[in-house]
Amino acid sequence: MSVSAPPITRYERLQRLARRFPQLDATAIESCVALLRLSNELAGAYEARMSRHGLSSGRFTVLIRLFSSLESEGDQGLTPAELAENSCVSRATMTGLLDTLEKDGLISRQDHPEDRRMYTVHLTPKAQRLLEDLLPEHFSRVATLMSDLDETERTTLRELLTKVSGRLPSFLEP
Amino acid sequence: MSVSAPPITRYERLQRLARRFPQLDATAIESCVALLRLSNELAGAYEARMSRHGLSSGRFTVLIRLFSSLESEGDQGLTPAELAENSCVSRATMTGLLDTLEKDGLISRQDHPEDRRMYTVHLTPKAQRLLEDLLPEHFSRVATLMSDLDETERTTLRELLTKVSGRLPSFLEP
DNA sequence: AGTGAATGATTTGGGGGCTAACCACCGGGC
DNA sequence: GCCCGGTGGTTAGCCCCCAAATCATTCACT
Repeated sequence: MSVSAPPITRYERLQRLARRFPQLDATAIESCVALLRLSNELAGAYEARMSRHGLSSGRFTVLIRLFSSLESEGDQGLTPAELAENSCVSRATMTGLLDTLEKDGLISRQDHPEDRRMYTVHLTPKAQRLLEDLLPEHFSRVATLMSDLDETERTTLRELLTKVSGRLPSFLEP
Repeated sequence: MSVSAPPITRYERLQRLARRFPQLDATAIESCVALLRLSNELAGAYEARMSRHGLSSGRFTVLIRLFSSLESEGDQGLTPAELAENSCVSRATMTGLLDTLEKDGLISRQDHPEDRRMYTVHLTPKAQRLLEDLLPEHFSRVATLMSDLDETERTTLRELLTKVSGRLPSFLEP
């Protein structure tokens, strides 16, 4: 009478694949998968938190960039292109983010004084109040998220991520 | 005559924000941002590579999971729920992925022998040929991506990611 | 058996992101 | 002065993903 086979772990499957594909580097794949998984979850968590305040991760990124610029450099505003660059999204996406932020009364667009192709983006008082409410708890949560890593480990993490990042171009090569 | 002010770095803006928000943990935020950035870029790079073969990152994940299962465990197939779990997407999303994979002739759906609510998903010969073509180069690329990290560093990276992952629930708490 | 809770897949509706194509404007070279 | 490549923002169309609601089936309990 047959007994059900023991379950095979992900790593065992990888090992078997490696026999057929000599290019397969098991620890490289494991690390890459771990990275993609965590970031997927982390991005989802951000999205979930922000949705409680009527924001999305992308919209929040824009607001906080404007807020920190306002605090440090005064109300000069930023251009959509600068915001897109800073938020790691395309300019087209930034247009959409700014549209909904403006519709919600959180930012305003003002003519750029020197270049009529552009405009500058500014936080409204409503957005400033929202952020003052939001940020203390948000900063606490991020601090908690990283609280199991001491300063050395945080530095190590950033260094390792930078090393991977440096190889991205070759990953994308023709 | 006024001279343009020197540009302020991201880290300087963070430091100034920290004065107003004592909860702000600058190195925690820096590490979190680094993680989100790299993963965003990495996910985009995956998507870009896969699109050259008419796949997306999500569809590829499904195919390779089926492929490694086929190699290790024979052609038993997997259920949509198993695939969703394994690919870290919702079951609704999996339905859509499988629809397009089936339309492209890469997978087939077969009645589940024991439970008529489910079915099993199987790779077609066409998909197997595609993967045999694709995987050597793909595995090489992933190996290159991680080639600046030695084995110790890879282990460290996974450990650090695991630590962060363990704190995700508290990040999401009410 | 019979009923209700649980499980699995799908449909629907919506948001976010991207690329490619577009128009408006700037600025340098002739 | 005028043209023309470069730059900035927007639009249109597409894909991916999700949550919530829906439908079918199974399972446990009486």
